[in-house]
Amino acid sequence: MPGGSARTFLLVRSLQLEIFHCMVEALGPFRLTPAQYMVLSLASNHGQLSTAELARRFQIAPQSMNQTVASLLRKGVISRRESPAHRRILHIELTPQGRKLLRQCDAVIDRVERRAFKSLELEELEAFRRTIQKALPASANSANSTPRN
Amino acid sequence: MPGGSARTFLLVRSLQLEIFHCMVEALGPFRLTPAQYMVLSLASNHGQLSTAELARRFQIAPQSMNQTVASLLRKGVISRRESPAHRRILHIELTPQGRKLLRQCDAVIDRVERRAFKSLELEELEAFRRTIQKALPASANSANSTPRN
DNA sequence: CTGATTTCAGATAAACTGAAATAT
DNA sequence: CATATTTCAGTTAATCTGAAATCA
Repeated sequence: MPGGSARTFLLVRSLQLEIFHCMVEALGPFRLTPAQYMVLSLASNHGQLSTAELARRFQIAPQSMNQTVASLLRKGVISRRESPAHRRILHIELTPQGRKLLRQCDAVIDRVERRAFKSLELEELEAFRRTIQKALPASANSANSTPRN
Repeated sequence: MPGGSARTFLLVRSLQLEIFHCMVEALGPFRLTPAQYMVLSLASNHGQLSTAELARRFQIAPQSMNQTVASLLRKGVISRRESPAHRRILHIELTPQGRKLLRQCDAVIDRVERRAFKSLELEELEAFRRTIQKALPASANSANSTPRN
């Protein structure tokens, strides 16, 4: 097997692992894991999301997402309020403290991303992003789409 | 924020998660996890690898790799022999049973990979692979390189 | 009754750290 | 002594499943 023959899934995994290592390091001072940061970020971009809705967008079980949400509640960076439509649904919103934390984390994650892709031309990065979006089934794309309600 | 603005690390993570879900499903009947399959595959492609060497290639702690290796030993798909050069180093090799299992798993993983990237043109897939290899630092690439000894 | 949301409890795989024994 | 490999023990974050309570 010559040089460029590594399986594509191994390449994708290596890249994702590399980025996550950098995220862990960058988020460490803020006591956030990458998963917690991603949930905080999504909850900030779309108001009115419940734990169950977040779980669907990240394609994990609602019980799994519940743990991440619970950790963010314990940190005091999010709060929940009953939906006016259904008392059983608890909408998540960032506390002022959460918004401040997210602003700081966004800044360090911006740097991580720029560093991870610094060897790519702008057009090459855009093509890379288009390719992934083309390969992803619609369901796996939902963390990026607009809310339904 | 318009449509195509999802952060790149989120796209990479979604794709990797999607592929891993498919791998878990495809490998389930063989009682292998994706991590176990990847180690088995690398150990097969390069003879004479130790646990510590595998850990370096996958960029994880030797203790972590030790757990995966132990699980493969328990399954009877790999065996270890003292290095002639150093009694402390245990080289890993596949048992006949391990080689048979790997052949079957390679076949199903081939199908997973083809399905995951079926929406891409051949040239687009090649460009995608080149881009990742360009973005990866040399250290994160080692699971794919040739052995040093 | 059904279905969706949340919660509680327990299990697992995969990573980590720290510490120790072994070998060169 | 220093370094590398392996091993043991404990921990953590992140997933899972199963079961139960709540509500429209």
